[in-house]
Amino acid sequence: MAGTTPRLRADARRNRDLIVTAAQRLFLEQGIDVPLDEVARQAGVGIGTLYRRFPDRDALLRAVAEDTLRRLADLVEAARREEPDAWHALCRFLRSCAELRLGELAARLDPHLHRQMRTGQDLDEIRQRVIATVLELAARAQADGALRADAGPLDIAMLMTLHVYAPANVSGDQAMRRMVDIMLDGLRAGGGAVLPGAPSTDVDLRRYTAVEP
Amino acid sequence: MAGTTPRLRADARRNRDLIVTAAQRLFLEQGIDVPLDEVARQAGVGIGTLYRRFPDRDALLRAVAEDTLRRLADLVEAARREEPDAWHALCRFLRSCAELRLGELAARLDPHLHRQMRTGQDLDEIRQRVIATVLELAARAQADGALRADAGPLDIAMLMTLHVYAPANVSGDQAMRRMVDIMLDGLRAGGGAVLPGAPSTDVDLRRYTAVEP
DNA sequence: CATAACCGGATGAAATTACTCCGCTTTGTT
DNA sequence: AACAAAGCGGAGTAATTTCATCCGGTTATG
Repeated sequence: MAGTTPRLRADARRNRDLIVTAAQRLFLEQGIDVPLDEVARQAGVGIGTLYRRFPDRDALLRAVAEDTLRRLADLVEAARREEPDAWHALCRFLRSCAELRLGELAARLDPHLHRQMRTGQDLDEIRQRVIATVLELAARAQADGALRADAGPLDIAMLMTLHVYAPANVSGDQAMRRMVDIMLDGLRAGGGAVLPGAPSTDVDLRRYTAVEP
Repeated sequence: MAGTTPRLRADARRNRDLIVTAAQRLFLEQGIDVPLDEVARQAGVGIGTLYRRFPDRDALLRAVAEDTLRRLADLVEAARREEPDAWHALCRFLRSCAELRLGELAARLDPHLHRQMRTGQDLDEIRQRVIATVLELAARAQADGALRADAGPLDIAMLMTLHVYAPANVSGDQAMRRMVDIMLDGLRAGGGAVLPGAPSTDVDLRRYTAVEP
C-alpha cells in the first residue's frame, strides 16, 4: 500500500469505493464467491473497471477486508473515546458492529486471506488494534463489576461474529440488535449461569476476536 | 411421500441415508449450492446413485428439509415429554438444536422450498408441530415466571437459527453452546433490558420459528 | 440360482465465470 | 481551450464448473 498508488483520479477513486461497498454487501448477502460480474453490476460500473482496479478476486477480497477492519477499528475506538463508562462503550460497539455485520464479514473473509500472505501485515496491524481496544474495554467493564466475571474475551469475540436468520418481515438489523441486547443482558453481572457449561475463559485469549487469526 | 416408495432394497435405503446425511453436513459447511458430485463423493456413493434417488437438486433439498424438520420435532417433543419443567425443557431443546445446527439448516433451506409447492404439505405439517410445541413451552415457562415477560416467540425463533463463527481451535459445537447459554441467561426472568430496543413481541407470532414461512 | 434392482463412474452437453481488448469519454493541466 | 493521460464500459472469448445420462458390471432377495 506504499508507492503503488501515486494518486487516483477523482472518478476512479469514486468507482473504487462503489465497488468495495457493493462487494461488502454482496459478500454478506450471497457469500464471498459471488461472480465478479455481479459485483460490478451492483456497483454500477463496467466489469472492465473492476478488473482494472482489482486484478483478481483476491485483490478485491483484501480491499474489502481492509475497509472492514478499518471501520471496525473506527467504531471501537470512537466508542472508547466518547463513552466514559466501559460497559456502555462495549455495548455501543457490539451493537453497531452487529447492525453493520462487520464482525461477521471479517470472520468470513479471514480464512481466505491467509492463502495470500502479502499485504497481510497492514491488515494485521489494524486487527491488533481492534483486539487490544476491545479487550481493554472488556477488562475495564469487568473491573467495574458490570461485566460478569466468568465472561471471557471469547464471548466478546463470538458476540461480534454473531448471525441470525431474521424471520420474514423483520429486518436483519432489528434481529441482530435484539440478539445482541439479549446477550448483553446475559453477560451482565448479577445473573447466574443457566446451565453448567464451561465459562470458556480458560482458553488462550489474545487469539480470539472478530477476525480470527 | 405416499405410494411413491413401495419399498427400498436394504442397500438402497442405506445409501439414501448416507446421501441425505452428507448433504446435510455439506449444506451447512458450504451452502446449499454445493455441487452434487461433492455430495455423492462425501457420501461415498457414485454420482449415478444420487441422481437415481433424487432426480434433481430440489428433490434432495426437500429430502434434507424433511429429515431436518423431523429431527427438530423429535428433539422438541422429547424435551417436552421428558422434562417436567417447561423452562428446562426449552433450554434443553434450544441447546441441542444449536449444537446440531438444525434450526440454522432449516432456516437456510426454507426459502428454496417455496419455489416448489408440491410435497410442501407434508413438511408444513411437521413444521406446525414444531412451532406449536415450542410456543407451548415458552408460554408455560413464562407463566412459571422463568422466562422474561418481555421475551417473545420471535426471540425463541432467532435463538433457534443462531450462528456464530467459532474462533480457531474452538469447535462450532462449543461455541454454539456457549452462545445459547448466555442468551438463555439473558432471557431468564430477573434481568432488566440493557438497552431500550423494542421487545419485539408485538409481531404476529405463529409465523416465526426455526423455519420461517 | 435367477433376476430384478441397484451401483458406479466415464462421458458429453450446458451453463457459469473469469478475464481481455479496444474504441470512446472524462479529468486535470498548461 | 485544448491536449495528453488516465479511465471507462461491455462485447466477446476462453476456461472451468456443474449437470445429467447411460450402460456394463454387481449385489440383494425369493
